[in-house]
Amino acid sequence: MLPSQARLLLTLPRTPHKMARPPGVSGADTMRAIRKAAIARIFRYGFEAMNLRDLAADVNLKLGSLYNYIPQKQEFLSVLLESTLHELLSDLDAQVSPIADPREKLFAFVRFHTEWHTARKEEVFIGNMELRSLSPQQYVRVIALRKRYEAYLQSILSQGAKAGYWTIRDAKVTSYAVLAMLTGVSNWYRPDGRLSQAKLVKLHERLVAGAIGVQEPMAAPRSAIRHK
Amino acid sequence: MLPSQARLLLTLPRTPHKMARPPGVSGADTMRAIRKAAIARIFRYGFEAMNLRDLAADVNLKLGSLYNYIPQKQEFLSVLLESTLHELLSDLDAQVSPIADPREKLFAFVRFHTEWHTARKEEVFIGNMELRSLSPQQYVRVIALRKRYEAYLQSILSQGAKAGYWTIRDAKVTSYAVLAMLTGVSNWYRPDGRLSQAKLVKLHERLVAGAIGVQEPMAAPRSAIRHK
Amino acid sequence: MLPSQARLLLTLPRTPHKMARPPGVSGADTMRAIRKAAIARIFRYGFEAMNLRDLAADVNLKLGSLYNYIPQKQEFLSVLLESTLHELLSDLDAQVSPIADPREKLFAFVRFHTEWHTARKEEVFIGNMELRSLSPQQYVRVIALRKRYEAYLQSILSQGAKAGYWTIRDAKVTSYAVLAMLTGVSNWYRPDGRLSQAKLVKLHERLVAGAIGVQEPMAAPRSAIRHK
Amino acid sequence: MLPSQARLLLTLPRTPHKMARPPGVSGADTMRAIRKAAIARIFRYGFEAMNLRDLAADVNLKLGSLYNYIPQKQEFLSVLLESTLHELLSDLDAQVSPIADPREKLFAFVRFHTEWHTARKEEVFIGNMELRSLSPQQYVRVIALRKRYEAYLQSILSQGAKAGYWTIRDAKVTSYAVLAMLTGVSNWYRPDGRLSQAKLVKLHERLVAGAIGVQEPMAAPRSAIRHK
DNA sequence: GATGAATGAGTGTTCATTCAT
DNA sequence: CATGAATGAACACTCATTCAT
Repeated sequence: MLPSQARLLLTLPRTPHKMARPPGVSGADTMRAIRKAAIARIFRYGFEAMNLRDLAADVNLKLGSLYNYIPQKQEFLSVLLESTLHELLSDLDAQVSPIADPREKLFAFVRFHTEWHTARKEEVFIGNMELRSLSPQQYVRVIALRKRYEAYLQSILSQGAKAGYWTIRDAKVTSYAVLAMLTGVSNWYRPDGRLSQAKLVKLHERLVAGAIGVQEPMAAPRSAIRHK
Repeated sequence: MLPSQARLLLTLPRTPHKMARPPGVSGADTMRAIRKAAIARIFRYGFEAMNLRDLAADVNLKLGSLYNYIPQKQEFLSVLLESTLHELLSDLDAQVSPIADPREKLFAFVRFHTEWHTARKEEVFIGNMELRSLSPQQYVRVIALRKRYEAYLQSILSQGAKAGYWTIRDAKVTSYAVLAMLTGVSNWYRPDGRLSQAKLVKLHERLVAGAIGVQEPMAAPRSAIRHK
Repeated sequence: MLPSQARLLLTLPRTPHKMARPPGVSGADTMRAIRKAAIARIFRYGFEAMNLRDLAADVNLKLGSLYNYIPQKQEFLSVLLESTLHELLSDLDAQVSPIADPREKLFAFVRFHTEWHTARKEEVFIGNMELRSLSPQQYVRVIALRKRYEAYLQSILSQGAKAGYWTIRDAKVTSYAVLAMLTGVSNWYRPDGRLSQAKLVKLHERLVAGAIGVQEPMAAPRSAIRHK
Repeated sequence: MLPSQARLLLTLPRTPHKMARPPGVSGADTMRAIRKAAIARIFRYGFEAMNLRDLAADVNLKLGSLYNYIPQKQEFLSVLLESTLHELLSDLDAQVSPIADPREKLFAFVRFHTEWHTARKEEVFIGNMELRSLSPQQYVRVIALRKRYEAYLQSILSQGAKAGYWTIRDAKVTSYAVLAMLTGVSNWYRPDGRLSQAKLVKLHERLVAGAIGVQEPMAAPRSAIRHK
């Protein structure tokens, strides 16, 4: 790649540099823009391949100015992943926890997961891919959050099994399999694709139900949720 | 000729350096070692984070010597992925194609995939993670090979559906879901873990069978295959 | 999200390093210094032999800082040559174009060329030597500029011939011969040498006049010009 | 540039390497081929840009084998230049020395120089360009030879001047100018070009004669010589 | 002689990070 | 807050050279 900043001033502009402040944007807006741009870049090229000069350019800043918003590239990634996970967990809690019936709860989980993983496709993709770019301490923090999420499904599965709604040979393997299956949609889902979110949810409910042998189908009208 | 130029040459001739020579090694062995070391490194740190000096050190070479085996880091990745996929496809053909019965074939595929993705865990993991490190041309080549693999499963699924062994709502989504589920094992499988390959295969056969609603179970004695 | 991966991150986050900051310098000054240092180095050692680390040191920079001024070593050369040629052409236009009489014009050209090629000896030397270090596209751009310069002399020669001031057998060969002869001085001229610029000009005027057989000598008071 | 040796043996050929000796070529032939190929490469890309792997490939050798013929790249250049200059000087001696009359001698020199510099265009071009790639010791050796050649012309010029055939203001400058003019043809001459060697010689005789004001023309039938 | 394999020393280029202005 | 200018550390890649086979 060519150096993105490449300037050649053999003809020497002698501009005295007074700096401009943004016209009507607040710092918080800029921060949001940076976050968004970063997610897009990391999603497409990976964290290591995202260089800060380009990221700054995305939000009409020069490289140096980025550091008014982020402390370290490395730390920035961690914050990104952790905040995403916190949001995921709190959304999960809000939408699935109220439900008591194991079968209802399982399907609510499927719906929730599928919707989140299509609506926030880029962030979850990053969350899966960029773990190895974390420092050891960051890694353990992030993994802990992920475990909480996985544990949530595992608890649903065990409760339903205990209640006799389905049978499970191996809770761990089953939960991993279900999660892998559901998460897979973020690899190929396109918002403008052939299938609606609702359709996707339906299809995956059926697949999950089949996989673990849910006793009888249930129908409950649920509205697709737009996340963010 | 032109009049001689009086200015004196300030550049000294490069001092020749001491060189070493190969004791008694074969290039092919070294190549194999490089490949193996590269897979391990890419698996652990990612392709971008694998630096060639370390890779060379892994096989007791100095950096420059690597280039007797690798044309470009970038090209090396592509060759790695493509050769893995070619091997995967030819193994698939050898082991699954002979089987005619759709149900048998489906289960053979599950077994094949699971075994390959545990035995060659690192390579398949790389194959899924490092797509974005490919150049556009390399990407299309690799994706084409992957599609052939996916198409194989899709064809099994449709044939079985046509033959009435199971029902499928959406062939594409179903195949993706099944592949994602099965591929997921490469994310957490440990050779020294709690579960044997055979056990894993059994569990996933059941999950897949359930997911697509295979009419009746079948039992066929199959031996787990050690790949490479 | 996918099940968490147990493997531990071995990559440590890059330790941030101590950095320095500019005291009170202007970028334009630095650019000029780089240009000057580069010309000196290329003149003495050749473009390929000029390494950027040393160039940076010449202007009290570290290697990386050079890239705030130069996009690519290769591109830098091209810009250097082209800007020199543009300057040459515009100076030529300013100093020779106003003159109408072919003989006067020819001598003005000789004077101009000789003075420029002694005053800017290094740059023109580079301009002749480093053509082969240019990329094909750069090469055609530079050659086009050189052709304009050559064409200028050719037009003087033909006009004078048409007006009967001298006779020319072959316009192309004659112009090349004259240019080669005049340009030759940049190969051996030393500012502190035995001969003054003025003397040199006189000598070459006579040689050129003789070579093409100018009908009668002319005397016009001309002041030697210091270029840059 | 891509590494020219780039091999990728992921599929591992296990060829035991018996080496081939050339079918019917002698070592001397190979040496000549190397010299020729080197001249062509240096002429086109410059000495520094000529890499030995490519040079070896030009003569169907592998890199290592080159060292059976050349001791050092650096030394090779020096030998190339010196042997060319020795040949030039001995040819000069053979063809021009026998002539006594200053005017005849001058024209013989012009003819000789022009023919040599068109027939051996590449070598003389290299001889002018690559001086700076020589080590200091090599440089002084080569310059000494060049000086002998320059001195030869200077002596012709002074003798003719003393004998009253022409007048010279400054022997040094005049000789440089004449040499530069004549040598210039090697910059643009193409063997398949518009002008024959003979025509070129004629044109340059006239230019030189004019430049130094030779009293009267002379005509002597001379055959163009094919060098090498 | 020819070849394969290895090496040391560059060499251009990228990039996160810092800080005076 | 924004910018320009600087830096250190790394990194992929090249190349002349050596030497056992």
